[in-house]
Amino acid sequence: MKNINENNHFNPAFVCGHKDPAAVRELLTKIGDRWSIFLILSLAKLHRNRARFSELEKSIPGISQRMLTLTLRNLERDGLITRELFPEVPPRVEYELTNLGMSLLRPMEGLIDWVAINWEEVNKAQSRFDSR
Amino acid sequence: MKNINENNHFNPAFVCGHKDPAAVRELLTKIGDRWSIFLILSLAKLHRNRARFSELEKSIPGISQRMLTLTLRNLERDGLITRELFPEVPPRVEYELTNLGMSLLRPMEGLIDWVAINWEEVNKAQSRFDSR
DNA sequence: CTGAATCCGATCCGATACTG
DNA sequence: CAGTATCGGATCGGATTCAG
Repeated sequence: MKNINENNHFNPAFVCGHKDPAAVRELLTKIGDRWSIFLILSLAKLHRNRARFSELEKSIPGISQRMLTLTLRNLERDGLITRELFPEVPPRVEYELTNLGMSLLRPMEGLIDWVAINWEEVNKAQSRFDSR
Repeated sequence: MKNINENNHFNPAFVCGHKDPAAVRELLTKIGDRWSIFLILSLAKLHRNRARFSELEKSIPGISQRMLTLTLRNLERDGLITRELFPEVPPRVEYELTNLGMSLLRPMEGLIDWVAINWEEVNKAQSRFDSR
């Protein structure tokens, strides 16, 4: 049932064969929020898919402490990252991508490629639309 | 430069090699909103990737007239769909996926597959997290 | 039939202050 | 260092009404 490599991804009937677009939208709403994508990609590119709170804060310009905390909490709740507290002084907390979180990198890669290829056309479409 | 089929999607260095996560997040914000995904998938599964306003309204339970209009407008602005007005009485308007919009089906398929495989694990992670 | 305009509650998120 | 608590502006989206 793995339809990969069958070259029928452009066949609407193939896409519509899937149920539960609501779950897809829910996922997109999750990782489509203001900061989740940056957190996941930042964790992916840091050492061992692992980083502490302050590292993430520095690697994501513009994120507020509040949103960093909240976004990390949500990703942890979804099982995409883990949180490990080291009871030292000052405290140290390390976040790490789970296997589930890492498995999301592959489909995200598909979107990243699409953006790399098509983003300019999207922008041109916007310009055409706006100049009317 | 097409890194498909190289099996390195799980290598963080591969993912981080891409620039502009902001554009990716912007895309996710677009199609991650409340209704865009339903519209794209609905158009994809209807005849010839084409449907009129009222058809879409019926095929997407719960959407308000306002949000249907606004979402269609945004997708049109991004060049993902076209709008064609037939000046009859009563007026008829048909929307259709563009080639650009259809090209988005392929990466979306990746996310749909991911959800199909992993959504249950996400839900279980949420349950574990919430029961604490 | 396909919108546009307005109102309004809900949610998001940045700023700020405070804590173990 | 890594949070929590609170406030307020901005945005989202549903309901309703009106229009070509």
